Amino acid sequence: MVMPADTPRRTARGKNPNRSREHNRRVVLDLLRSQGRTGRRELAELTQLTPQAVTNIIDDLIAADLIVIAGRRRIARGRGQPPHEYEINPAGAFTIGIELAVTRMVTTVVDLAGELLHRDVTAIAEGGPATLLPAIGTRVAQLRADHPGRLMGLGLVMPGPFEIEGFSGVGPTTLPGWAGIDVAADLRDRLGVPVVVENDANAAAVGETLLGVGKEMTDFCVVYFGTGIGLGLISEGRPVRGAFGNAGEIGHIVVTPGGRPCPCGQHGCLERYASLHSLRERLADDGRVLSVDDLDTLAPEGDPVVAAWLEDAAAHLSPMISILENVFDPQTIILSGGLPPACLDAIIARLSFGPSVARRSDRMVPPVIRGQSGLLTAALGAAALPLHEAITPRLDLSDLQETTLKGSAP
Amino acid sequence: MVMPADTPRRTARGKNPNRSREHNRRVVLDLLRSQGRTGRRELAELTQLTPQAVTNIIDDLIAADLIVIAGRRRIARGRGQPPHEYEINPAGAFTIGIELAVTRMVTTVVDLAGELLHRDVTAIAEGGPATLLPAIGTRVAQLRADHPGRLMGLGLVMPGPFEIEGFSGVGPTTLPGWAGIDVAADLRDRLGVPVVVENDANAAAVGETLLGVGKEMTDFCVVYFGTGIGLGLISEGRPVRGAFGNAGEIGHIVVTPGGRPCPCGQHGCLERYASLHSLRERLADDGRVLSVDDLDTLAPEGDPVVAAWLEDAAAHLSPMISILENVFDPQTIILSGGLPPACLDAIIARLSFGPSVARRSDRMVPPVIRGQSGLLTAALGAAALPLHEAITPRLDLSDLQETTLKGSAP
DNA sequence: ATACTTAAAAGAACTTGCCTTATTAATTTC
DNA sequence: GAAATTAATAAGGCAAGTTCTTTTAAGTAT
Repeated sequence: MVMPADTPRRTARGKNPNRSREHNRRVVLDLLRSQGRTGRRELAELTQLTPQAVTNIIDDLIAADLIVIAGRRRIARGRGQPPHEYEINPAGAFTIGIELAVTRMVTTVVDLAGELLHRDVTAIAEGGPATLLPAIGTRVAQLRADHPGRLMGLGLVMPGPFEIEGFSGVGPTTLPGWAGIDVAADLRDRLGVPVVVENDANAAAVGETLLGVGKEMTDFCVVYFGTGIGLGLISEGRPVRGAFGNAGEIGHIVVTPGGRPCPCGQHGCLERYASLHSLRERLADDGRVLSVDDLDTLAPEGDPVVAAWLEDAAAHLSPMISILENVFDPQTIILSGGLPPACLDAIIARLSFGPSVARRSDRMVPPVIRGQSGLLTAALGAAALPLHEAITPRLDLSDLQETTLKGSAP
Repeated sequence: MVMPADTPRRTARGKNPNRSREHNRRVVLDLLRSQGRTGRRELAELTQLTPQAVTNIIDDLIAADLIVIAGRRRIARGRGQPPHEYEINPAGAFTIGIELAVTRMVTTVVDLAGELLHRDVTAIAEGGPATLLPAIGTRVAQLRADHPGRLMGLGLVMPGPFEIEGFSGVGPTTLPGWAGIDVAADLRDRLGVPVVVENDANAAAVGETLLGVGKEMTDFCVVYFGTGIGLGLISEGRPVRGAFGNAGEIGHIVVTPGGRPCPCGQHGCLERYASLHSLRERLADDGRVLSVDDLDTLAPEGDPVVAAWLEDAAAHLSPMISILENVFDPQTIILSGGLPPACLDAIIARLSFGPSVARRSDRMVPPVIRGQSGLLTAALGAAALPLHEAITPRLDLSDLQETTLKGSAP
């Protein structure tokens, strides 16, 4: 049975000396990023290149200001000359991350070491892409002028699901007026730097790989509390986006059959219990309104409505955690998002789940941990996106269908 | 918070001319496999290499007997000299796939085009690895003598979950006596060819990529009916194995809270409804015994017990399908395994599920389709494993075993 | 029929990246 | 202080893929 596919099959590109060069520099950068200061000899062993090749690569990266000499190893490990060690040069470049929500825009500027250089939150008036895209353009230009060094790229977080592939950035279908607009291409042309567009959960997951637990792990899940609830998936250090770029849309998975009705038509969707939206509903029942500013000061103890919501959210999140562990067998599951740390911790403390392949006795990492949290989470993840694109070794894929020059002659 | 990881972080290897060479040959082979007959010019476009480079690669692959000239393109596309086209040489090499179950061993021999050259099913007496590993060794040696050409490798399917990483092959924890034994290493040393050990679902998934729908798709799920029920996950053409190699253990995900009790301690596990084991239980209630030989003749219609089971299995599988669509956003979900085609079709026809990101109107592939089915499914998947290792372009990770295109001559 | 255009294949010289080998320098160990 | 060990450097070689040119083969137009 031959079946037409919805998306073109992507195949790997061939390598030539130039592309190998690029690849090798990525490999070394990635190692220095995840390992911290390292000597040439060790880099050569890890990359399985010769020390001489590593030397050349190091020279290049130093010339590009991406790494610096960290000094000589002090603690002697044996005989012989102690090696020079190298590390990422934080000041070598920076990235900008923007979270675009319905009512606000959170902007972050982050250096190569993941250090926050700048942050701001601005309210945005009702406005479609026609006004917002130029606004982002000028905002980035300002930030670029304010910060010395090289801008490596812009990461943009928008609410999914996206229309086509998440990767090279297409407009979301939930923000009105954005459908069908290639946001990444527009901004790339406007700014002349790489632009990556992602949903909040995937951005948070990439953020964790680069700036969080990623130094230790390559296979994990990120459950992200945005307005709804999302899932970011990292397998072998790279995000899993699915065939159409919308993997991780777990909000409408039924965790409690016959539970609360959901606008999607089902009953008992996860999003009805474990999301900021559901918390807002609870507070509204109580006659209260939760503003953005209140979010970071939300107290898990003391407020009975919040406490009840936490209990409820944890109860319905537990089966989801169980599903993720069984389906992915991750090193850990990270709870992250726009809630204050104490709230995420409270949810984690209230989780309960049955047996799974992850329930092994010898695991060293807790099954669920807290990741980046608070208002900046998504924007920090956004800033990590172009960094990830730039320095992570990858298998270059090229689209297959476009290139079949079977019958077209101009 | 720095967290010690359970598994070492795997990093990408650097590329040198030799490794680029290997990579490029894989890329070309992979294209010829998935595209069928193709000319040099087109290969150059797709791989983004120069025609000259492709020529050299083609010459190499022809010399290695892996591809042959398929002839000249007959149908003129325009002016100019018509290109020579090339295709995989089915007779160039073969692989052996073995499914090792508790009571039987299914063996397949498959050529490069995926054509079945030989099959047999043998009952195995009670025996641990000490007797079975040598038995497999001699069996493979016989098959090697019977078939001309080069043996590219051996794939072995065993019931998981595995103790550590699935990839380079470690013993399963469910077959008594196999825990802690590195089956792949043992057989590799015994036979001198690459050996890949996997669970049934992952093997079936790799089988689908190479011999099934893989020509069209790179992102899909395979739900596999073995004794229990398993999931194989293909993302960007490569299997997702999880941190400890046990991704896809969906049998004990609770699909019906408060449902049938399960030995695992939970209630309502998927495996209680949708598995051969549950069918056997149903038949046993009726005083019947289902033998292996009966399996391929199982009739969905006519037998009320089977019909009832199918209905029940589909009802409880539906929420699982929904979960997979939301979590992975796959091109399709393939139902596969040791059931006759008619049974799988019957289950698919009885599935029902609510909205999800996959419920888009413009999709061209049905959300759930039938894949390889019947007694040979797992063994065919097993045979696909070493082929996949050998010809799929990949991002080399540091601790991967070296698998070259060279294979070994008899 | 003949000449022109287009496209594929083949060959020679070039470029580029990593590898190999030899040499020098800086520590620790005995 | 000499031997052992490891790091850094420099020069020459190798093997990919690239570039450029020529040859071959088919269509198209006059």
